[in-house]
Amino acid sequence: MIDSADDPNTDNPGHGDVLPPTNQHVKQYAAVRNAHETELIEDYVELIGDLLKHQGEARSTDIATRMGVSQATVAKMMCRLKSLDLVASKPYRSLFLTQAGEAMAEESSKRHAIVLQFLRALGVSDQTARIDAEGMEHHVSQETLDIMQRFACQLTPGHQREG
Amino acid sequence: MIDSADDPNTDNPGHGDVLPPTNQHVKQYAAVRNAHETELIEDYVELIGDLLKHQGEARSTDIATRMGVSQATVAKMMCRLKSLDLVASKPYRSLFLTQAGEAMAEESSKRHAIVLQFLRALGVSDQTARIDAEGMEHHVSQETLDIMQRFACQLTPGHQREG
DNA sequence: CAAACATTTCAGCCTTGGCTAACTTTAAGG
DNA sequence: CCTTAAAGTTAGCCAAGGCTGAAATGTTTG
Ligand SMILES: [Mn+2]
Ligand SMILES: [Mn+2]
Ligand SMILES: [Mn+2]
Ligand SMILES: [Mn+2]
Repeated sequence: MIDSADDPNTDNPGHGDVLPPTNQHVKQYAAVRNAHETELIEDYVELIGDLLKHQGEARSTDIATRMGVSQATVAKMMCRLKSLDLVASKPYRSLFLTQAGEAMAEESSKRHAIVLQFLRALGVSDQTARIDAEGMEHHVSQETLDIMQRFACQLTPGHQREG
Repeated sequence: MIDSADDPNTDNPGHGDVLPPTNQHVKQYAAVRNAHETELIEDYVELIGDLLKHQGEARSTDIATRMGVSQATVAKMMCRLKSLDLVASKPYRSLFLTQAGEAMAEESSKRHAIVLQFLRALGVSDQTARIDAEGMEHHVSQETLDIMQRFACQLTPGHQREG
């Protein structure tokens, strides 16, 4: 155990300089693993919400097409989402969100929009911003999200709509 | 198939408004899946690099401790990293990076540092910035990274001035 | 030097999230 | 209606990334 025990937190630039204290480091990785557990679920639920909203219906074919995965993969995931009480459906019929599912869709969608708008406000191209936002959204804390929102609002004289 | 047909790319805010065109949407999810394939590898390799740099040695115990994961998990991952020719070691001895591993560690570390500095420059607290950066780093394109770096450079020298 | 302790490895086990292939059900067209 | 195409389901495969528990190896110390 050559493990520091000093407190390298006071003024250093952080990453290229010294290792963060072990317990902090552990928290970082744990947070990422944690996010990984929910992010696919959020993406599926968000997509179902979007399909319902914009096409009136969420069929698993459309989900498979948009996600770029097989229908079997979607079916399995829907099974999981049902068991989590986020999605409901009758066999061979289209999909609906439960109350909890709708709440998750709403929240995910808002967060996604903020991250996307932030990136665009930063000057990132639309195409890239969309790709980056799809991944980043799941790793942005509330604190950071608030800052992003303020930032995007300032630099975007366009529209805004948050509840 | 009520799909596509329209081209919602011209001026709309994007997410809360209409669905992105299918092929764009597919690309987003594909990019995320892609990132997921490499991100754990990058984190392990980066950590090994950091341990080598700051403690002279990378033992799998230390990796397990810092990652917050069992030694068996580390062992399996090291096996994989060896098969990818990123890590080398003799049985029961400590770990080293191959040339390719070092390159990956270097690059990952740089990118991680930029994202972290960017978040701090935005005004995110150190603790939160570290956590968010650990996840975000893997979903930041080169284009976005460049912008982040410029942004952080501009705002960093003066430290933060919050209101 | 041998015992005790720490570290590494190995052999299972589990869940997630992909896939294909075969089957069933539904929806559409003639 | 009946046929057929599309959509949904199911079974079984795989790799990744966690875990435990036990065996093997290194290291320290009495
Ligand atoms: Mn999303
Ligand atoms: Mn996403
Ligand atoms: Mn990193
Ligand atoms: Mn990371």
